[in-house]
Amino acid sequence: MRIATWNINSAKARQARLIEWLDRAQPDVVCLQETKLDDQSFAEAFDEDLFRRGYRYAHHGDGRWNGVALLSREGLDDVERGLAGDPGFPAGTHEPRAVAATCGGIRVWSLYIPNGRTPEDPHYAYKLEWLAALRGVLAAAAPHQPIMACGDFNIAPTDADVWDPADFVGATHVTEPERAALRAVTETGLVDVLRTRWPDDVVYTYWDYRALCFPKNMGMRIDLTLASADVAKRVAAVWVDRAARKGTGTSDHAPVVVDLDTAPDGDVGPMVPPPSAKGSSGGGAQRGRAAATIRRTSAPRPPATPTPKPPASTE
DNA sequence: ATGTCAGTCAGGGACTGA
Repeated sequence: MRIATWNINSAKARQARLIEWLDRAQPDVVCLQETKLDDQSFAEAFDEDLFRRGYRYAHHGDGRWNGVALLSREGLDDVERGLAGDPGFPAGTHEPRAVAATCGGIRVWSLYIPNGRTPEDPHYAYKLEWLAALRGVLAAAAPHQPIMACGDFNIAPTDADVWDPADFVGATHVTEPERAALRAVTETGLVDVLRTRWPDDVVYTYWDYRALCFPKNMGMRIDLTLASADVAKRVAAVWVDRAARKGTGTSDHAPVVVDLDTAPDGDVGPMVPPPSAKGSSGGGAQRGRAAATIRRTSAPRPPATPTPKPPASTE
């Protein structure tokens, strides 16, 4: 199963690109953020294109800002809109920043964490409270089912996730309270599967529109794919689809894509190496391939036939 | 250079948010 997350910065402005991307990338489940549409407008724009491609969807939006969606061709059950315990901004209101559903046996969340604006802004406190509420929701869900919590977290987990840490001193997205709030979320038992898979690679998911940030690769990794341990074990590949950020008329974010092997019947041990890693002792050659994969201009395709078992390692 | 976008309301350009 292929699951992706993408902040598309307006589903309406990105309509043609989104459909083209679905046809190219062939995701089974998609978490979208910043659709900037109400539910009715999303339906009018996307019903036909999505249903024809076999996707069902759940959209949660109220118009001008925010808006999240889940698309799935692997089932879409027990849809839940909004975040329990959402602190509200202002208090008492509820922005559409979360939608969840069960897809292919996994409880999937599409999340758009508040931006925070600046550490002094009331929006920053709202961001931290929102993350605390998210932690509560995921902690309550975690013991019961496989989980993937994906979306635009508006937090770079470490300094390795920003192009120049010095440039971000005093700015939101990198402060210790935000990172601590994110750790509290992952400590419910979730794994940042991209960083686990590529611990030493430079990987970004967002580049500001301004100042040639994308061509210069001045980016941040703020779009995360968090998986419970049982799902993390099934991860066969993870990459950022940088091709979707190229050219004009793009979002300022690129999709993050995760391929999962078929759900195992029992204990599967460590992550399965990619099929072409045979003969490798695991580390160097695989990592070299990995860097190339992340930087390539088109997404790697899934094998047309079921993944062959790699030969038994001699080491 | 806060250097670019997208949405809205407006009314052909301002603002807000990111």
